[in-house]
Amino acid sequence: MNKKRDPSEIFRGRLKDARDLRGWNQSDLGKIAGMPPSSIAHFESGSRKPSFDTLRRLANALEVTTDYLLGRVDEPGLAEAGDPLYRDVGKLSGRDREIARDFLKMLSERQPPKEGD
Amino acid sequence: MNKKRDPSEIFRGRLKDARDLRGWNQSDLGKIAGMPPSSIAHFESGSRKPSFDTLRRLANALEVTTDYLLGRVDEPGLAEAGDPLYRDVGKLSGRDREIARDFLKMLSERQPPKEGD
DNA sequence: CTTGAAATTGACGACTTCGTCATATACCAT
DNA sequence: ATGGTATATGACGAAGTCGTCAATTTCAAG
Repeated sequence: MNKKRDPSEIFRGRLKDARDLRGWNQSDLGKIAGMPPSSIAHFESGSRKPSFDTLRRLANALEVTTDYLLGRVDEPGLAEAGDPLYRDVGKLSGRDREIARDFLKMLSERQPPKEGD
Repeated sequence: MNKKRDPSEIFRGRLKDARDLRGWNQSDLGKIAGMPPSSIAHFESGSRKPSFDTLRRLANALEVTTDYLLGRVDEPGLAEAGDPLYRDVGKLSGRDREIARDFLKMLSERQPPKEGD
């Protein structure tokens, strides 16, 4: 059934998933998170676990919660980052919120665009 | 007013706050989190920062998010994480993110609909 | 002042992560 | 085969955390 029980295993998987989702390679993430690409490789291969500061930088770069990376919650969702995406979500109220929710749901459930697009 | 920008400083403060809020001493928290009380002391005094596993155990014991302990959010609990709106935003890939960004910007800057709708 | 609990601080060896660097593998093009 | 890119892996010293333990300080109660 569900294979990943170990938090370390969860972490490496979710780190790679979040990175792939953004279309970044290990160098891209490394640049944004401020660490060498070899560090990313070590994390995703499971040979290392991030320290206090490194975990924070990874979560910031990927705009996910540390709780998600650590496997404490199953949803990557992050609120109140510097991203205007989250900032604008906070401004919505009432009916616009429903419109936004349906739109985002449609987007997230849609078939991911292929290379050719 | 509130001027703790260093994540290390935020962490030690929030760790102690969360512990005091529950009426626990360092030994109490240590037992529940599975570590010696001296470790708690080192954390709250700022002489050490928790590792990957230790951070998880602290958050579990105190029932707060790691994002709160790390100072990435200001709410101790899982506040906005449950909102499907934020949830779906986290699933978006690079290109869809831009689409969503523009859409939300348009929504938030639009003339707000009247109450009666 | 004295007692005792709570917290701080420092040192020790063991273990881990850190960045840097080199090498190796995998895969997809040409 | 040849190249190019992405990823994996291992070694190195420096730096940090780990649990254990001891010594010290703080502070409220008696």
